[in-house]
Amino acid sequence: MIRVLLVDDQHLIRAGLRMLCDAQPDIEVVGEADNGREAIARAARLRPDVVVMDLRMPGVDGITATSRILADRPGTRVLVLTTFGDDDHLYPALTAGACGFLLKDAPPTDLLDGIRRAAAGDSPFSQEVLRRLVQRAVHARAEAPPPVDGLTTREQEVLDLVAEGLSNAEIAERLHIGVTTVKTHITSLMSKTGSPNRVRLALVARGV
Amino acid sequence: MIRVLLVDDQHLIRAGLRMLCDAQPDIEVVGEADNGREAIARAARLRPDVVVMDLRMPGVDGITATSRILADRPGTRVLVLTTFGDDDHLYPALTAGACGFLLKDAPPTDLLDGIRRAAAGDSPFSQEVLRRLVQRAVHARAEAPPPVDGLTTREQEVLDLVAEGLSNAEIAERLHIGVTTVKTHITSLMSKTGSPNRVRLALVARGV
DNA sequence: TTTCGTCTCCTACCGGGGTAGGAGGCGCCG
DNA sequence: CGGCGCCTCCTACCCCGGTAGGAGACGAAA
Repeated sequence: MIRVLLVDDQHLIRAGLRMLCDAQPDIEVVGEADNGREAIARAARLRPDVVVMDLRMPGVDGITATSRILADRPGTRVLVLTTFGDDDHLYPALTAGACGFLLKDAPPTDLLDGIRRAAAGDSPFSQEVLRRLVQRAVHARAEAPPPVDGLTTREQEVLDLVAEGLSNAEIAERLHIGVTTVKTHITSLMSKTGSPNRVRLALVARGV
Repeated sequence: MIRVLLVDDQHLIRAGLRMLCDAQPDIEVVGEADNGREAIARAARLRPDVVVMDLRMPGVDGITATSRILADRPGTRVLVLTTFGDDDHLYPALTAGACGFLLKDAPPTDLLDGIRRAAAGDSPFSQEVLRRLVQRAVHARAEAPPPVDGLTTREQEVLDLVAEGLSNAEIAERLHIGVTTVKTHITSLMSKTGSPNRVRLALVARGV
């Protein structure tokens, strides 16, 4: 039996959730809370397996409630259920330790499935949210080292150091060549990359 | 009925998968392939709903097979099933367009569930993989815009433009102020941020 | 009111960045 | 062999970037 605590400031939503859960043989709603402070207190007392947590609430919000609950009992599965899936809600919730993130416009079966998966140690996400999450992760990965081809090896070396913010003199010393040589390389780098100045050159080297 | 194409170079694994799927009333294995080239050909001919794709394969690998298949029929759901869940497998697969990523050590029910969710438009991930994905996304978020405090609003504006790679003259024009004023701000910016030159200043503005 | 911080701009100077053009040495390839 | 591309370095020049120091105007706070 999965023991669930429902946290939402709208009692209509709580009622709907409770009805939904009560109809399931394997899910039991052990308590409700309509704000963050109450949620923290009830979670401590009732020790639920899963907390279904709204974010926007009067007083203590869902994010801080989540961190408090997890600080108290780290094993608790906090599943965020909210109307707003934007980044400003999603990432703080995840940083706070929420294991999943569902949107309220999801079908009831998804929610029940989410509770079961959360209880089983999985991380349920709404498709839309998950897509953004993947996108950002891939994007973060993607713009790691974009090597800018068409350059000679020496030019690439100089470019890397420019991207580090080194001066021509520093680059020359680092590569054991003359400052004028560095200038030569940089002039050709700017022409090849179409950069009007050194900062832009550094930026294209970093794939910006 | 979900029509599935199994792609894996080990026929033992294919056999196991086929047996597993054939026991399901809603899943039908319509074909198999033991390398990327075959996978592309069979996907084009059989038009499966879901492709269960291994990555490490002789000849054409799973990544390129995935992009080819999706280039041909974008609606296809490619679900990666592999032993290796490291970043070098995960991110190329996602960039190639895989909708999900499961590890072979997952229980059979997870795989079947994954195929069903993939077919339904969802994105199934193994818990372990998903955890890393979330971590990276959150991390990417965390070090996104570090606004460098202690600066006046005007300085911040100038800094932003420096970070874009603009020259002093361009910045002056953009902010409708004199070039000397821009210089003044930049001198104070360098002193405040401890940057020895303009490029480093741009880099700290970008949180590097 | 005085004081402080910020924004604005100035002059003057200097050094580094960037351009133009040329040149020598090296290794590779036809 | 001759040619080509790359790396190296040079001179000479200009201008932008950056420093130093000062100054006037304004608004908020003491």
